[in-house]
Amino acid sequence: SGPDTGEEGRKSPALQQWEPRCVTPPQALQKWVSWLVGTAPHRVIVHTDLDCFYAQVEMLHNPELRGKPLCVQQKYLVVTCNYEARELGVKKLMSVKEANEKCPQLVLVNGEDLTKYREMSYKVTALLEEFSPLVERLGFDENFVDITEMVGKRLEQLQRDGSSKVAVSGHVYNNQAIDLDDTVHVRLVLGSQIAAEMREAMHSRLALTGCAGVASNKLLSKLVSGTFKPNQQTVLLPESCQDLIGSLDHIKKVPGIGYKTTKRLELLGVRTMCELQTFPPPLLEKELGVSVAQRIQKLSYGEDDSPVTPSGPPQSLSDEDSFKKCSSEGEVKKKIEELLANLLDRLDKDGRKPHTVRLTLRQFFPTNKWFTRESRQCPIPSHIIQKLGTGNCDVMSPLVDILMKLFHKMINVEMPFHLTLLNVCFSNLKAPPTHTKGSIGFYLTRVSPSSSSGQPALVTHYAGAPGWLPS
DNA sequence: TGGGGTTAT
DNA sequence: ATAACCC
Repeated sequence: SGPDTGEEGRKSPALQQWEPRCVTPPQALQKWVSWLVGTAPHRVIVHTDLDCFYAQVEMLHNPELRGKPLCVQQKYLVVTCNYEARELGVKKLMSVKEANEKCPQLVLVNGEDLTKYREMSYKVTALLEEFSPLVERLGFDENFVDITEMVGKRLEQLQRDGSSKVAVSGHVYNNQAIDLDDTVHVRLVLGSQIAAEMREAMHSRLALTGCAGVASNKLLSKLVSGTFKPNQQTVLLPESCQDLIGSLDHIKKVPGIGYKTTKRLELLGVRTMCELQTFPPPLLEKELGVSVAQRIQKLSYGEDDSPVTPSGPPQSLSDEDSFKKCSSEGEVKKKIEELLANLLDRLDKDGRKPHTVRLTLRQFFPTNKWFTRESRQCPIPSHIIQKLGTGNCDVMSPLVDILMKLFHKMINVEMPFHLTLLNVCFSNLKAPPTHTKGSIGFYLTRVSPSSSSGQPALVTHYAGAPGWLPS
């Protein structure tokens, strides 16, 4: 930790010996030493998490709902509810039946169509991308932002101003005292200010509230963001890392340790963080494989060197529906047509072209309590790809034909079958060609927007058009 | 238990 | 193509 602190007297004796003769300015020296020692520069990561996201979007859409206990429902499940509903005992992923028994005055809205949530979700990500391009989405309501660079700039400015006054924004985990002589502390405090600016921007520009966590890696930032809810933020200083990790009462609470791994670890007698930390690595590797074993054991110490990977536009677009029963080819075709129509609409708005289609289904087996899915996929013929998005030609029926072929690869319709879910997914999305000779795009090339007029020439901006299309 | 997503094998 | 993970 020597190079990060910028303090003298904490480096190895070997470094101290040649250091006095070194004429390199301190700033560059720090970087050099940090490179020599092989330590990565201290990262500052923000995790943001919107408060009961679907419920918030619904209340925005219909302000009458504000102040009332509200649940967002998908099929027979409450997938999200606002805090008014939670006070009445409603929990996430509770059955609608149970929720209604708890409080009959509950307002239910159907949230099976994700369009509104998806659109708002990308607005949030886009807003965060204004702070740093390094934004990674996690689901529709969470983002990681690597603000190391921004913090670095503010730190330099702080040092130029000679100002030693910095105030933390929001909570400090464990109420730990801040040491402003410790540059790691100062970086995280600056991170807390940026996190507050992010939340303020979300509130003023999108009318959304949420939590944020600031720490030195993704795992820690995510764990700490939930300590004060709703609509609050928390920063974790390194000295409290073990307390945060120790506060988890079960390994399943660690993001990255899922259902399967938890079950296998339980069979090994591992349930707590401490047990995972001290479990013999060779045995862990034998049970879970080297990759998973090493990763989760590092996680148990709060170590996570995974980068914030910019999500960019989605890798796939899918639409699905679940139901009690679907048992005839005719029904299947009907469902597929519905899913496809929605997807083609989304594809048009996206602007990119999929080169792969996939059909996924779930079969009902009385024995099969564990819902397993099967899928078949295939390339989309290029003549169909070209017709996509032009709007005029009928692209539905050839795609339905393809999907029905995929269906027949999984289901023998001569035999009885019982489906409970269908999913259609477009993937392998590629930007449409813009520079093919003979196309309008070849002649309508955007002029570089660098002219001092600030007026980009020939930019056609469609309202709602995504930013990931080439011009 | 929904309706989405991602990456690794 | 599936299995694991995330929300």
